[in-house]
Amino acid sequence: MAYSIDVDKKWQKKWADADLYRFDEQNTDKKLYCLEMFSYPSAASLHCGHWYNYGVTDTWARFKRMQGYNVFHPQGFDAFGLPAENYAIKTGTHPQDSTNASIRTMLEQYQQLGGSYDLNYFLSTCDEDYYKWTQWLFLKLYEKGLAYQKEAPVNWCPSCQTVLANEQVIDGHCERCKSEVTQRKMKQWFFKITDYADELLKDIDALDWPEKTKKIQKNWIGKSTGALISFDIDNGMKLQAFTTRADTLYGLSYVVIAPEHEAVARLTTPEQKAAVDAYVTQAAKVAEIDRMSTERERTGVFTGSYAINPVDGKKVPVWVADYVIATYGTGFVMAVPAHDERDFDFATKYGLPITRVIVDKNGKEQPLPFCEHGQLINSAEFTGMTTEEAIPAIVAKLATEGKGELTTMFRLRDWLISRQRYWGAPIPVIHCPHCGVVPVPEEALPVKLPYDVEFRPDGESPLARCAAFMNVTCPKCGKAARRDPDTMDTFVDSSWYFLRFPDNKNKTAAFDSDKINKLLPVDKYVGGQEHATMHLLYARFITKALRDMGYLNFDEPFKSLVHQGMILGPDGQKMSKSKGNTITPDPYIQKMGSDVMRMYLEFAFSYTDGGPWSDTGIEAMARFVKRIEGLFDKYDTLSEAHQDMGAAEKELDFVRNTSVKSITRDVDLFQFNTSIARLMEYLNALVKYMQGPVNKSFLKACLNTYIVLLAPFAPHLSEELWERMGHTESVFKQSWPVVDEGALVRDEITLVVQVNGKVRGKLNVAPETDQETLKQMALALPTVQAFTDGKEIVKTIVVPKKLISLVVK
RNA sequence: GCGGAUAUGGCGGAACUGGUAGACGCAACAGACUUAAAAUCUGUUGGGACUUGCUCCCGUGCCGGUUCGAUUCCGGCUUUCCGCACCA
Repeated sequence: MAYSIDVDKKWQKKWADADLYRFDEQNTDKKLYCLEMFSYPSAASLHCGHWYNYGVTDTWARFKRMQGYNVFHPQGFDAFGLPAENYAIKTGTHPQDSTNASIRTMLEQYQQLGGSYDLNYFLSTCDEDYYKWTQWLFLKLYEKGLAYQKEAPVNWCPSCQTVLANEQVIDGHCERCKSEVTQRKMKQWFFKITDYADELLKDIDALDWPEKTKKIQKNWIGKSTGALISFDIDNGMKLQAFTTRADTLYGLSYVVIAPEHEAVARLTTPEQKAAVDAYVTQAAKVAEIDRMSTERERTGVFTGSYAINPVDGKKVPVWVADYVIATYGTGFVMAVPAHDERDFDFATKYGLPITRVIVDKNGKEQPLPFCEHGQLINSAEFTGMTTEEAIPAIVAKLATEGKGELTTMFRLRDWLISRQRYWGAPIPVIHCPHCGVVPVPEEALPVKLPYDVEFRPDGESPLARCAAFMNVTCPKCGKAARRDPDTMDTFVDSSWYFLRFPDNKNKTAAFDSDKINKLLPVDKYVGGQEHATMHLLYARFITKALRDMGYLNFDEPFKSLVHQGMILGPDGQKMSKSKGNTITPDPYIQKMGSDVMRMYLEFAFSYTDGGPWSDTGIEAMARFVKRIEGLFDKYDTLSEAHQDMGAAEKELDFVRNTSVKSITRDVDLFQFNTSIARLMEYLNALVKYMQGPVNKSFLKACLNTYIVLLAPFAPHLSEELWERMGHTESVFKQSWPVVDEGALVRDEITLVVQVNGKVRGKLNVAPETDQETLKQMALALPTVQAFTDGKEIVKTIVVPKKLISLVVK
C-alpha cells in the first residue's frame, strides 16, 4: 500500500510481535550502547526537539545494527522534578498520577516515531525500584565522605521556593523559572564533587566530545595555579590569601577580606566597628540584589587592623570590600593596585598607595594598571627576574618561614543537592537529637515518598509537614527522631541512570558490576548542549566516585557525545507559545507519516546546528517518498530487455557503490543531510536508467540495495517496499551493503587542466594515462593554448586522477 | 571584559588530507500534459561582459600573507551566537 501512517502502524505492530529489537545480553563482544538523554514526562505531545533527538539518533542506531553491532538502545524517563509538582499545585492532580499518565501517552507517541527500542529495559526515576538505588547512591557517597552537610550561603529561588546548585543559576537567575536568585544561609547537603576537580579536568581531553562542550566544562571547573601566602595581622591573627601573582608581592598596598568572611568581626577594631558593621549589613543587602555587575563601583571600609607583608615586613591596612568573593580561594586577597585593575580602581578611590613592581618584557614602564607578565623592579633580590621566574622564587623564600606554598584553586564548588520540594527522592538520613545525623540503614531502603502530602511549597520542604513521614525512631538509639525533610536534586537521579538501564530489574543491587563493566561506557550519547555543566559533569563525577568504591572499572560514562541542534520556529526564532511559532509534529505525522518527518529533520539541517522549520521543506520530503514509490511502480511494469552489463549498467552500478560508500561514512559521522542527498542522487540515477532498456535482474539488485540503504532513514517505508519486492524477512535483518571497489573504477575520468592555478580546460582520459601524455594533451587544448602561447612552462604539477596544473612565465 | 564558535546564491545547506566552489533540496522562471488550475514530468537558474564561446572577468564576511593553486593554512579586523563574568 502507498506510504502513510497506516504503513507505520502495520510495521510497528509486526516489529512488536516479532520482538525485533530485543537486545542480546549474552553477546557483548560487538556491543554498542546508544543512548539519547532521557526525557521528562510531559502531558503535551512530543515536540520537534523530541523527534530531532530520538528519531534521528534511531537512524544511527538502526544503521549500526545493520552493520552487525549488538545495539543496546533503551528508553526511560527522568520523572521526578518541579514541573509535575507545579502542575499539581495549579490543578490539584497529584504529581505521581500526572507523571504516570504522561509516561503512558509519551510511550505511545514514541511508538509512532518507530524507534528501535527494547522496552524490557525501561526505567522511570520516580519508581520505588529506581529511587531506592538513588538513595543507596547517597548512602555510599556519605560513607565515603563525599556527601556532607554544611551551613552556607546558598542560592535561593523565591519562585520555586527551593535552593539551587551553582550550575542551576544562570546570570543570577533560576535556570528553570528565570526568577532572580537570592542568597540565604542554610544547612544543606552537598556532594563533594570538588574532590574530583582535578581528574574531571584532566580526563576531558581524551573524550570524543564536541570541543566546545569540553571547553565549557573546563572553564566551569576553572583551575588556576598560584600560591597561598600567610599574613600575620597586628592583633595576632593569621590569614591566608590565594594569588596567581606572587611576583607582585613587593607592590602590596593593602589586603582585603570579603564581608561574609567569619574573620571580619575579629579583625575589626573597636573604633571601626560601627563603620564595618554598617558596611557588612549593607553588603549583605547588595548581594541579594545585584553583586554580579562588574560595572558597579567598588566600595569598602578599613577594619582598623594591619597585616604584615611577609616579604618585607611592611604594614598594610586590612580592608573589607565586597569585590572579594567569599566562596572562592580563601575569601581574603592581597591587593596590588599597580598590577590589578580592581585593586587599581579601589586604591584610586580610597587614596591607597600604588607601587609599580613590574615593567614589560623589554624593561619599559607601561601605563598602570599593567596586568600582563613582565619583569620585576623594586623587589629586593628578585629585581630583574621575569614574572615566571619570580613566582616560584618568592614562594620558595616564603616557604622557608612556613608562609607560602604553591597551590591550585578551582572555580568548581561542591554540588548542593538538597531541595525543599516534594516530588523527588527523599534524602535517606535521620536526624536524632542524641546521635546526630544517622544514615538510614541500607536494608530499610527505600525511604518511600508518601503519597498524601500537602505539597504547596512555602520555603520548607512539604515533607516536613507530614508527621507520618517525619517521625521515626533512630536506627541507632531507638529514640524518637526525625527524617530529613528535603528531597534530592533531580540531577542526582540522572547522574547514574545509564548504569541502571542494562540491569533495570535488579532487586538486590543498583546494578551488577560485571554486567555494567561489559556494557559501558555509553558508546554514543546524544542530547542537548545545555547540560554541559550540569548533567554531563555530575554523571562524570558519580561514575568516578563509584569506580573508586570498586563498583565500576571505567573512568568515564560517555565515550562519545553528540549535541543535536535546535529546531526553530518558521520565523527563525526559538519556538515558544508566547511567540505563537510552535510547530507540533503530530498533525504532520498524521498526514504524511513518521518517515517523512524523520527524513525531513535529517535532510533539512546539519544535525548539530538545527535551524528553522519549513513547511515547504517537509512537503518536499513527502514528494521524495512519492518518487521512491513511483520508481517501484514503474519497475513492476518493466520487462527484461537484455542481460548485459553495458555502459548504462556500469554507470548505475557506479552510483550505487558511491552511494553505499558515502552514506556509510556520513551516517557514522551523524551527517544525515548528505546521506539523504546521496539517496536522492541514487534515486535520480535509477529513474534515468529505467528510461532505457533494462537488465531487469541487475535492476532488481540495485533496487534491493536502495531499500537497504533507505531502511535506517525510513524504517516503515523500507519494510513495505522490501515486502513488495517479495522478501518475507524484515529488511533490518539484512546486513549493511559493502562497497564493490571494482565498480568505482571508471574507464574514463575527467581531469582538470589548470594554467597558473586557473581552470582552463578538461580532459577525458583513461585513468592510467602517463604524465607526459597528459601534458601533451593538455597543451593541445585550444583554451589552454590561449594562455600558454609564447610562454615558458616552468613547472607541471599532476595530482593523480584529479588535475594537471601548468605553471607558465 | 575574557574565552570559544560562526560567516558560502533568493533560502536550507554541500565541498574527503590545500586541487573543477555552490552537491542535494527549496523557491523562481520557461516548456510539456490539461478547456483551465493543481499535481506530475522536462529544462534553466551566483553576478557581470561581449565577439553567445564547453568564451572571458568577478565571486565563499573584510584587509593582507603563504602557495602553481586557498571556502580550506597564517596574521589582523568585523558580524552573529554561545560560555564565563569582580575567580585575585
